[in-house]
Amino acid sequence: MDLRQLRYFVALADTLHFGRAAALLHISQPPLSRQIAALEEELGVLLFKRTSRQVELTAAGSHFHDQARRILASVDTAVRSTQATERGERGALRVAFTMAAAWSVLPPLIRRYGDQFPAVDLQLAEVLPRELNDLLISGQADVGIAFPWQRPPGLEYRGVFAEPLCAVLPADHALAAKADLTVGDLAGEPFITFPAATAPALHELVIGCCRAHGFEPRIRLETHLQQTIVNLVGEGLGVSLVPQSLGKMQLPNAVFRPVPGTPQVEQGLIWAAGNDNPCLAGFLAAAQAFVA
Amino acid sequence: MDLRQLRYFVALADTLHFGRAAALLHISQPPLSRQIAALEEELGVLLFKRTSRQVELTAAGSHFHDQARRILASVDTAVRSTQATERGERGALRVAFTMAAAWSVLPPLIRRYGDQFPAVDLQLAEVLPRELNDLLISGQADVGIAFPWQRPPGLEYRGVFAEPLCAVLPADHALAAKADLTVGDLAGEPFITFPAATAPALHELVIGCCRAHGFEPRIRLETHLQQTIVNLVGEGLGVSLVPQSLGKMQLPNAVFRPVPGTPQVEQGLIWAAGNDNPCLAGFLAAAQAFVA
DNA sequence: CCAATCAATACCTGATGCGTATCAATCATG
DNA sequence: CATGATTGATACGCATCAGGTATTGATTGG
Repeated sequence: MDLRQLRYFVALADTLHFGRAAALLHISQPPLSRQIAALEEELGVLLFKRTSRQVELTAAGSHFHDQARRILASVDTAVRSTQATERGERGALRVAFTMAAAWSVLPPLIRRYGDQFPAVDLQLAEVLPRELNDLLISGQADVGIAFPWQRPPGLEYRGVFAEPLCAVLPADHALAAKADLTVGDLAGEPFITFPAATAPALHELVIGCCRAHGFEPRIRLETHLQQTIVNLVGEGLGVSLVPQSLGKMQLPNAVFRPVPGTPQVEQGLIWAAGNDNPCLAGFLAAAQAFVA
Repeated sequence: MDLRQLRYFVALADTLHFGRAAALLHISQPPLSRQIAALEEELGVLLFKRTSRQVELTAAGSHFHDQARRILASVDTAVRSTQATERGERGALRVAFTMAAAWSVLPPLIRRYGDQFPAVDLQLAEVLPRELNDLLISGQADVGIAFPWQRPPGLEYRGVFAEPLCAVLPADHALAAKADLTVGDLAGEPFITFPAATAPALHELVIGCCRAHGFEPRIRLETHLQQTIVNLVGEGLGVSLVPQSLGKMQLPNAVFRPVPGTPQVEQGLIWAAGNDNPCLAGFLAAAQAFVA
């Protein structure tokens, strides 16, 4: 059997007239007669009751009419949805994000992408920064959102967001009340930071900022997540320089103070160069538009 | 697009190997390569990522794989169900029956047909005898079950059931207690019958039975339905000769008495000669088997 | 560096679908 | 009742296209 025969059959069943059906199909009448006869032959079923003056569907033909229309419609749907899949308009995109991204760039980015590609099944997963590489390389995630980091070969990175560092201080700290806070004011204060391996670029940024203002930060303790740093500052264990967006946390015992002259900290997208998920291209494009 | 291309595509997507897929399809490898390329060309979508050493599905190809399998399966289903429709194994059969049939031949006949053709949608409708002809000729019903009758051209009849007439008497009637009741005993009794036009053959049978036993029945009143006759007998308005199966009615004030020498009354199937509902043929066959 | 594997390409042949012309059957109309 | 019109089926020729064989090009593994 052939899809052409199904199309011919449906046209004839719709019009019940060989000549008019052939005209609709842009063919002449004889080939239509032959194809219908071949179809009936192959099925072993008489689909039309014909006299030389009129054509009508048999019971089996009527049933086949419904089936054929359904099949042709699903072929059409299959073609369209496959093309949509290739354009990245359908399918699934697995986004792995770090907690820092969840507080800053993730929400607007996801919102924009979701508006543009509403039919894509977005699977968001929060991951630890150290897990990200493996997830992307093994194909368990399509794209990650994180600080710049030491990237292995095969992974691509593109920055999509930057914000300044700001100081976070215990609410009852003397500097918390000071107007015109500077980086230099933090010299000698006990710092809470994170291991360089966790986010090398950010780590370099924080340390470098202190050095640029003439002091080496006295590191009292290290923890991995920025949020944990803020929390420990609130507990009075020290001070820190963190991305500005962490200020949304609103902890009662920690205050955020903008500091002039702090560098911008960047976050960006990370993805496997060989990943051919079409949704990834759409996501990268949406992110590009977001930057602009 | 072509169903062949879908079959080729599914074979290749299943095996991910041009040579093996071609072998499964009983063709050589080059035509398979060309058909797949043509399919991709027509869709405008790359379905496979090929190197000269390995083949794998793209995201769009994987989606199309599901769709194509579903389409091929529905084509197969459509063919089978259409063939089943032509064999009368599916579809709908509208059976119109008279009340007399409901008490006798209808239940076992329907049971047998339903066992044999479980997928047919049986639509049973009780009708008045005088409506039957129009329903069958107009195509609102496929087959009727009734007494033999004056049939117009275009309708066919075939007997499927016969039973003797028996006498029905008021419970307190003198004859109700008599052993060895004969037809002759009913001479002179007021008869309750029905118009000859309602069921000519049955009417002829009842009147003829009386005449054969030497008397002309004294008809006190006429009504259309056999059940109504029995009911009026129970009310003491007269006696009658009715098909034996009416005895199932179990009215408290009417008794049924078998009478030796009464003729057999027949019921049968009626259908339009031009009705090409395949289920009708199955029903006629089942009825034929029921008779034997 | 060579042999093996695998998909793509070139070229040919046979099958098949389409178009034109025609036939057979039925219906409408004078 | 006869004739023309309508409609589906058939005959035949031609173009297209699918499949087969032979070959190429690319990659991999020993």
